[in-house]
Order: sequence, then structure tokens, then C-alpha cells
Amino acid sequence: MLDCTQLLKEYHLKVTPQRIAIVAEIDMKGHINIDDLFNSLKTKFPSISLATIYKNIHAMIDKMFLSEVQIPNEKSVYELTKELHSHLVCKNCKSIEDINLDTSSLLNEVTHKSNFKLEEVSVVFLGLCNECS
Amino acid sequence: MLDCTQLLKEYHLKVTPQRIAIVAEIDMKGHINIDDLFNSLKTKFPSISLATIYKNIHAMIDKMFLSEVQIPNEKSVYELTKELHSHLVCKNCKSIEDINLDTSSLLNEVTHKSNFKLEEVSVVFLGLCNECS
DNA sequence: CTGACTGCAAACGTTTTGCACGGTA
DNA sequence: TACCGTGCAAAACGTTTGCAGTCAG
Repeated sequence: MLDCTQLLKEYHLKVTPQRIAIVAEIDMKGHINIDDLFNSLKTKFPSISLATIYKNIHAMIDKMFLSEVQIPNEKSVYELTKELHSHLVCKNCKSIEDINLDTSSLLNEVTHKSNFKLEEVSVVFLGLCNECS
Repeated sequence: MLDCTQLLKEYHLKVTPQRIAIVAEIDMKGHINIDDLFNSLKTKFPSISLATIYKNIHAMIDKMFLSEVQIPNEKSVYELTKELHSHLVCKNCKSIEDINLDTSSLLNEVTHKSNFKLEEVSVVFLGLCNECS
């Protein structure tokens, strides 16, 4: 299990119960949006504020240990920063799976076809997950 | 040059001066966000309302002849619907280029590695355009 | 002539901000 | 103790809605 306290310290963020809970929840769920995070944390911290969630999510993104994942037509979800990967999104249940892909041929193709100096590529697949299909 | 009136008729939307201007502007710019569209149209229609822009953009998306392009960390832009393609986005000047890619090997890879039934894939490249690099 | 479109203003949902209080280091 | 984080309330922001007047078909 992830040592949230340790992680926060590594990134020079003060360790508070709310922050520990935020990191623990994201780690457990893998991907979660602001509202679901807020609702989950309310059971543990009945008076927690959405402002606190927003402030902390942004602080963690600034420190680069959280990443925002933008999903077409859905609210963004957040995940602990891992090595580069792509996402599979279920159109039905909205669940999200990570997948590691070899994008080298794609990058190669773009490098030859365009004048862009590429830095990142975001690949999102939409479809139906195993359970929904 | 695109016959905007004709296009609107084909998709069974009433032809109004505002709609012609919206389609013409999107066709001219290729990709444009709501604010830029609003500001461009204000020179021609000083009293045009943002509500009109929003309503029309959505009407055209519903008729499938406009498409929304979601750009990480930026406002969505809109384009006339063309055959499936990917986008190159300049991190500096925010310009957008279309590119046609062969995504078959990518789809193949995902089909083998996951249990998802794929329907769509969105690929966005971020980097620097020719002028900015 | 009728229904659809426009522009305005108000409503709405989400995110951000300012501030007083409390907790971490 | 000094500063940072929290929670509340208000503000800001982008988008949507309702409505009265106008226009396209």
C-alpha cells in the first residue's frame, strides 16, 4: 500500500489528514473526478470543503505527482503520475483503464508528415469495457 | 469558397445571416473557439449574443456538420466535420493543424491487449509548430 | 402566417478567491 | 511561533435557459 505521508513529504507538501485522504483515495480508485472525490471524503471529513479539494489537487498537479486526465464529454479525472500511458474509457459505465502502448510508429509518421516538433501525444480510446459489452 | 447557405439548407437549418457568418468564419479559420468566434462576429453583428453562438454551435453539432475538438488545457475549438483525422496543437501559439494518420496498428495493439470493444480513438499531439520552433 | 431564431437577462453549475481560524513543522 | 492549510462564503467564470420581439420559409 502506498505511503501517502511519505509521498507528500517527498514533494514538499505539508502533511495534513485531508491530503493523506485525497492521495489515498486517488491511489485506491486509480482515476477519480472531483465530485466523487468530494463525496468519498465527506464520510471521513464531514465538513471538508470543495475549495480544499480544488486547492490540493492543483497543488499536487503543480508538484507533478498528480495528473489530470481529460475525457471527451466527461469531467476530468485525476491519477497519480505514472509513466506515460494511454487510456481506455467505457462509454457506458465511464470506467477507465490504463494501457501502455507503443506509439513510436505513430510519432514517426507524424514527424515525417508535419513540421511540428513533437513533445507529447495524448491517446484516448472510447468504447465498451468487458462488462458492458 | 464554401457555400454556407447551401450547407445550412442541406442540414435542414434555417438560413440566417448569423448562421452564415458562423459557418463562414469556421471555414475560414479552420478551427476556432467560442470566444474568438464571438469577437470576430461582433464586427459584423455588433449586437450578436453569446447565447446565439452557443445555440447555433450546438444545433450544428447535433446535425453533425460541426465537430468539437477538445484540446488539453485549452478551450474547445470547432471545425467543419471532415473525415476522421488527428490534431497537432502548438503549445506556444495554440495553432492547430489537421493530420491524417494510419491508426490501424494502434487499434490492433489495443484490441489484443485489452478486453475493450473499441469505437473511437482520439489522438492529439502537442508540440511546437514550424514557426514557433 | 407560423414556427424558428435572436438578443437580453437571469439562472445555473463549476471553479476560484479572500478571509478568519486552526494545525503543521 | 510562523506559516501554511482548512472551511466558509462570496465572487468569478463559462454555459444554458426563458422570454418577448423579429424573421425565414
